[in-house]
Amino acid sequence: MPKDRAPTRIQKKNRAAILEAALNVFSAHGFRGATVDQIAAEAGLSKPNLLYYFPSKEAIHTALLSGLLDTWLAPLHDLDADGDPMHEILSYIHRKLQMSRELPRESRLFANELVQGAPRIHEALSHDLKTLVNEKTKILTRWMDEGKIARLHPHHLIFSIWALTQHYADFDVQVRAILGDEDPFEGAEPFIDTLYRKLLTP
Amino acid sequence: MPKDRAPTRIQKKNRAAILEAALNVFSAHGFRGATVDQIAAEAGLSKPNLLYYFPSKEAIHTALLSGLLDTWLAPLHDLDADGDPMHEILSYIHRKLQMSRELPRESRLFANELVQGAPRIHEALSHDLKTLVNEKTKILTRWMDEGKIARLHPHHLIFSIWALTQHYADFDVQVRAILGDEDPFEGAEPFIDTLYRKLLTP
DNA sequence: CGTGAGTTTGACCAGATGGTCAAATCAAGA
DNA sequence: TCTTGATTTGACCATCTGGTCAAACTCACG
Repeated sequence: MPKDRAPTRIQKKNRAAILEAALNVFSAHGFRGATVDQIAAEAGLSKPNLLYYFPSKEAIHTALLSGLLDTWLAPLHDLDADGDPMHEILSYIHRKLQMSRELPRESRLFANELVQGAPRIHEALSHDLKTLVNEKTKILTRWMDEGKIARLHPHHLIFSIWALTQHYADFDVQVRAILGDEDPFEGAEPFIDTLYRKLLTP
Repeated sequence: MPKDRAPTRIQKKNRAAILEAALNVFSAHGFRGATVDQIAAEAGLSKPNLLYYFPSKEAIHTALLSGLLDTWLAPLHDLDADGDPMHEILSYIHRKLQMSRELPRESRLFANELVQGAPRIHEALSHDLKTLVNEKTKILTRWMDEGKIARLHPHHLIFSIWALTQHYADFDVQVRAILGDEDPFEGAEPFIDTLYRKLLTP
């Protein structure tokens, strides 16, 4: 294991390559389905060399998840209490859908973990995420009280946004099997936009 | 392997026990994450005994998936072209949400498979499912043409229903981590109902 | 009962997999 | 260039896992 001094050029490069490879493999096969050999091969390293940078398969997975959690929650984090309600929510939705399009591996990484009961991130869920969501539902509730948007169950409003946007990344195969050549996001964007405009208009 | 005569009492019991156990294990850990030993233990059989009834782990998985596919698609199948549009769609949604509540393991079984690229059911997706969906989107389109429901992209309308309802089964841990003691379906039912009433009203 | 088909199991195997280690190689600063 | 720490690797190990097999046991039926 490299010492914890300032990381060398090589350390930076290899750690990044490993995490990139791990994202590919874990998101495609889940934690159990991924093998260290596979990740090493994809990172262009031998297995022992990979294990020189991370102590175990689990450590890679953990590093990956915790490193991506911020990115993943950034859009919700940026929901601005002082902005225009409808605009803020539609922007949030837009960014989430954008992320499904541009970062589908990240979405599937979390989906894999969640669908199997989140054995490795239960912590983050019931603390960090819960705190963030509760903070934002307060804002939503205020907007509803002020009559700026329709009154709805704020938690379920957020769940619906997650469900609708991440569906396109997580269940990509199914969506494409049905749509054929048509670009899923081409139709999804206006559909979801229309849906929330209608839903949120008081 | 048992002969293919009429199944004996014991064969019926054990096959059923195996499929039930397999549903538990596969839905909780995915195909790769499940072990034959685990399934056998949960079914109350020894591993060789289990493999006397099914030739391989893969065979159990396949039998399970194909056996459940009909159940899973029944609600959409029952969408009646001659019924009242709004009522038909809301009924479909209601049944899908009910299934998320009552058959979450089945939902997660499919979710596990889909999120990893559906390596074992690509066939069924791009044929059976596609055919069924296209048949039903025709009905939806007709209803839109007749002005009975709002004009929307029919495929994305169906995707949205899948996403919103299955989210509660597939990402159950996350939903519960955030809601705490509150029953997710208590709030989900009226939320989703309201959402589609607003969305579909022309 | 007795018998043959149906059922169950302990012992076993081969390959996969996560991880270790000592030795070899490389890189950068004195 | 020399030295020392960083990096890389081949060989290896223990465990897990899907699957096999012959032998033992059990059940239903004549």
